[in-house]
Amino acid sequence: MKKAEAYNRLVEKGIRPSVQRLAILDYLIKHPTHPNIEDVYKALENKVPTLSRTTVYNTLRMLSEVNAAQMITINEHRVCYDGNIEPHVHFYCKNCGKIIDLFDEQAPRVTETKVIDGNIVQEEQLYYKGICSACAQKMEKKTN
Amino acid sequence: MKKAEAYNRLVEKGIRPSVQRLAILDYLIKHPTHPNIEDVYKALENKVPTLSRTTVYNTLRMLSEVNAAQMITINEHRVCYDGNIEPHVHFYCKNCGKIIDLFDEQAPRVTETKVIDGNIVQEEQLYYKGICSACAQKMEKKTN
DNA sequence: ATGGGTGCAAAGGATTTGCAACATT
DNA sequence: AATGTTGCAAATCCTTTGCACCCAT
Repeated sequence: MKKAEAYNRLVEKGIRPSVQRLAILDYLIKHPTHPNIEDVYKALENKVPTLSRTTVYNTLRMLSEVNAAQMITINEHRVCYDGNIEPHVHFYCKNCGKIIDLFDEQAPRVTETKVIDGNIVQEEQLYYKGICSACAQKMEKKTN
Repeated sequence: MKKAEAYNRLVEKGIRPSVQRLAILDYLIKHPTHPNIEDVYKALENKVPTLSRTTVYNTLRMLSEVNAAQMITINEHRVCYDGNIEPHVHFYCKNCGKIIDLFDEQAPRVTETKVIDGNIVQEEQLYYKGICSACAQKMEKKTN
C-alpha cells in the first residue's frame, strides 16, 4: 500500500501532499478504470472519513491542471479522470459508457512544445467511440 | 439564405425537415464556430419565435446521433456542436474556451468499420489543448 | 384523426461558491 | 500567528422529463 508514486508526483508538481490529495491521486494511479468524481468519492469516503466531495472536485481539477492526471471529457456530462499520464488512446462505449484503454494504438506523441498557427499545443487526446466488445456480444445474443 | 444543404442532409438521414430542425442545422452549417446549445438558441430565438431550448437540445442530440453533426465534448461541462462532419482536428484553448479547427493537421481517417480487441470503432476524434494565439499574445503583453 | 414534433414548467443532477473550521509550518 | 486546506450547505447551472398542445399528413 505504498503511495510513493503519488507522493512523488505531487511533490514534483509543487503540490503539498495532504492526506486527501495523496489518497485521491494514489487511488487514481492504482485504479486505471477512469473513475469519475463520484467513483473516487465513494471509494475513499471510508478510508478518509472526513473526505468531502468538494475536495475531490478541487483536487482532481488541480491534478489535471498541473498534468498530474488526465481529465477525460468524452462522456457528455460526466467528466472522469485517468492517473496514467502516458499518452494512450481511449475507447468510449456509446452503449454502456465504459472507457477502455487502447495501448496498442498509436497515440499522438508528446512532442516538445508544438505551435500550430500560433496556437500553443500542450496536450493531445485521441479517442474512439463505438460499441465495446462486451456490449457487442450482448447485442448479438438478443438479435439471434 | 438557401438552406439546401441542411435540407438535403436531413432528408438523407431520414429526418423530417421541420422548420426548427432546418433552422438549427442550417445555423450549424453556416456558423462553423462550434456553438453550444445556448449559442444556437440565442441566435435563432428571434428568427424562429416559438423555438424552445428543449427543441434545440433534442434536435442537436438527434443530429449527432445520426451523424448529421458532430458533438464535441472537450469543454468539461458544455457540449458544443459542429456542422462540419468531415474529420478534422480541434484545438481547445484552456484560457478562453474557444475551439478552433485545424484543417491542416492530419485527422484520423474515417475507415470502414474498424475493430480493436473486439471493440467496434464508429467514430474517431483528435483534439489538442493549449493556449490559442490570441490568448498567448495577450499574456505576453501583460508579462512585458 | 393520428402520429410525430414542439414547448412549457418542473424536476433532476452535477459542479461551484462562500465561508467557517482546521491543520501545518 | 499565518497560510494554505478542507468540508459543509447553499446556490447555480445545464440538461432531461412529463405532459399537453399543435401541426402535417
